[in-house]
Amino acid sequence: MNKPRKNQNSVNGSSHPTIVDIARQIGVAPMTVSRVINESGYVSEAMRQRVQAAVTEMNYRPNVLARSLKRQRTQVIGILLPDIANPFSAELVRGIQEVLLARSYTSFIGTTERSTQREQAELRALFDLRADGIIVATRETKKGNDYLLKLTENRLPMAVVGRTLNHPQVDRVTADHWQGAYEAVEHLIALGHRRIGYVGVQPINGGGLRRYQGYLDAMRDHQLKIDERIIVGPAEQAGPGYSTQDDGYAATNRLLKIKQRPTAIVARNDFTAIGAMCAIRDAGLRIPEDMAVVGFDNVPLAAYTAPPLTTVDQPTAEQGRQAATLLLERIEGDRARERREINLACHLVIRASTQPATQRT
Amino acid sequence: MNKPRKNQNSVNGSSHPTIVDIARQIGVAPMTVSRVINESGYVSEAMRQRVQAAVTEMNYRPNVLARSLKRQRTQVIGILLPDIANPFSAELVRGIQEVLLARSYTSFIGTTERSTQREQAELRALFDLRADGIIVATRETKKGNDYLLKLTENRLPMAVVGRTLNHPQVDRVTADHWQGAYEAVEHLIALGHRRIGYVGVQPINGGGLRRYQGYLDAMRDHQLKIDERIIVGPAEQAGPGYSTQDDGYAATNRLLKIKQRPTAIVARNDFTAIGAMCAIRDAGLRIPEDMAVVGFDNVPLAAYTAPPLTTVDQPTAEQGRQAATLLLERIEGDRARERREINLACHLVIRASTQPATQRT
DNA sequence: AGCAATTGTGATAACGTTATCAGAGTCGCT
DNA sequence: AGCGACTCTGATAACGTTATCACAATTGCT
Repeated sequence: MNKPRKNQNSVNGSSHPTIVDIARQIGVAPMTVSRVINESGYVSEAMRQRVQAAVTEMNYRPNVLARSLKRQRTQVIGILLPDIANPFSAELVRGIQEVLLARSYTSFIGTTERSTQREQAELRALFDLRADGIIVATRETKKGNDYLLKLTENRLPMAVVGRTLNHPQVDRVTADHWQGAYEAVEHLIALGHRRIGYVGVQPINGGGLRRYQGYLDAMRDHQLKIDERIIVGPAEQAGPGYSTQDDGYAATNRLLKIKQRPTAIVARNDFTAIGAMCAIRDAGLRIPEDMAVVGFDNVPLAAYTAPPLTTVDQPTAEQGRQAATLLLERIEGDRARERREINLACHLVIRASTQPATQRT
Repeated sequence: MNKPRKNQNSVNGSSHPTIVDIARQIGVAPMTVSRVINESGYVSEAMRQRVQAAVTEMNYRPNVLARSLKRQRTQVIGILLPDIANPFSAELVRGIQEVLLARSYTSFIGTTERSTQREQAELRALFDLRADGIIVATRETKKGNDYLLKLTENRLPMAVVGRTLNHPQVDRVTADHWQGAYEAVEHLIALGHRRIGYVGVQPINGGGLRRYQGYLDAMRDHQLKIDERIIVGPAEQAGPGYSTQDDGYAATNRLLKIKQRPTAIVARNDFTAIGAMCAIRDAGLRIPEDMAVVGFDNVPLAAYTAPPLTTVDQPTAEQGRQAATLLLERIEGDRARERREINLACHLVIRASTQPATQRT
């Protein structure tokens, strides 16, 4: 009480008082302050209160840099996303953070923006930060995979969402896009459609896209002809097929020029579907009478399109929760445990873009 | 060369070799390695190459925790957003990161999810991390403002985007929503509309919303009656007026029940507008013949709605760039400099939702 | 040749925290 | 009374890095 009245900008001049400042203030060892802050070890109740008071008065906040350095873990999980703009990313993050928050982890988000270079930079940043683990939801690329595997070899715990990464210690969470697309096609078939197109993929390199496989398999299983002329994707030079309204619009315009055009289309995702619907309307056709449309993802907007969009709902937040849970399990438990894979069911949401056809074959 | 063949998981057993490991490997002092890594001070070319080789071979990456701790700055800028789901956030982040990347800063994103509690938690996290500065783009709340001011008092450099914060050291970047809305209303008036509604705000508490003020002022300046019955917002109990398709849909449904309904509406933002359009169609009315609609923000989707949406474009990425530039200027220069404010112009994008009326007064 | 300036390298301490050990005091039990 | 167990507090060292000082070797200049 002889050095009175010091505000939070105390001893060390910086605006961040340290544990040492607190300790000096009340005349104890820094270690004692540390124990109070972390509620670890023995501290008498009287001391605890004295320290607490000083902590609040001086507005002390632990320096996570120093703490993480000493503890050799950061309590940080990196999240790598293709981009930030879409509802899928947002929902996924929500699910992940729900779990992390409860277990007092923090998350850092990095985005790829379609560039493998960006992806590596972001991963490197997370690695340099000594993130305790990462959740990866980017599109697969050769380079990207190589780099991820390298990080895994460096013992960085990892989980992937909605994609693959072939490594025995990388957990994996997905939704069953194959099944969702399969059901969507069966729904169209039940409505009487026979000639069903696919918008958002190039027939050549759609192999990795499970929702596209689901479309193909459903068509085959029902003895329907797969006509590559009504499977349209982004223009060749568009790079790594990244799907937006624009792609859907352009591709569908090409599709509509074909003589025997389909009576229904399945779109790679809802935004592609929205672009497609716009193209269909611009061509003077009605939805669903002249052409039915099915999307994929059930973004919030899908209920408000004109007409409201039939689409496949995938449990996005749940994928996030599961991925986070698996990852934390690995981080805090057996880091070498064999990978787990979780595949969640999708379900079809039927709206007005696929009403039963009135005058159809 | 007597302890041969060590892979990257070297001396200290962890998968992260340190500067000391490198130094030992080639028999020099850690300081020399540090100098090579940071390209600071004098190092002979021969030494530089020797160190570089070891760094690559052992896959060394500097520990940013230790580095930041020592340097007393993290090169991290925190970004606080209301949420991650919307295109505005995405564009803003893109603009910010463009600047940060070029100046070798990293950014961490925190989201509020409409909760002041979450907001404080995220801010605290950024503060604890010793972020060098933060950019805040959340909605204003009393509690939120108080906390932000407290952080500013603790000398955390700050810039706000699309909102206010009254402090002489907080820079501010906005787009002129007032002017954008004003132009939108004048556009409708020029098309012959006299009775123009507003969707997405409650007349009572719209005071803080500049785009709403622009609507009111434009109406007044053109001697048009402001009728509070055709100004509809989210239901009272909806909490902090957060606008989505759902709100727009519900509010517009209420609006459509009014006898003398407006011939045009201005929506608080594009998503509200999309909800509104859906409600209008559901009521069996045509857009724009029976009711014209103007949105705000020009989200990518606005070009693909049915009909394509007339809306006010705001330079979002540019706001991000400007905010980041101002903030870095403050961080690296005079931290006490008087605040700067930048107000960027908006412009109207005319599409089909407001075509010149055919049979109107 | 002589001396200052430049170049190259190393030793030391510190950033803020916490794991670990050590020691003193208290309590409970025989 | 004696002894082990528990409770409380402190001293020390370390996490991985870099700022600073120190010193030797080289260079340039008169």
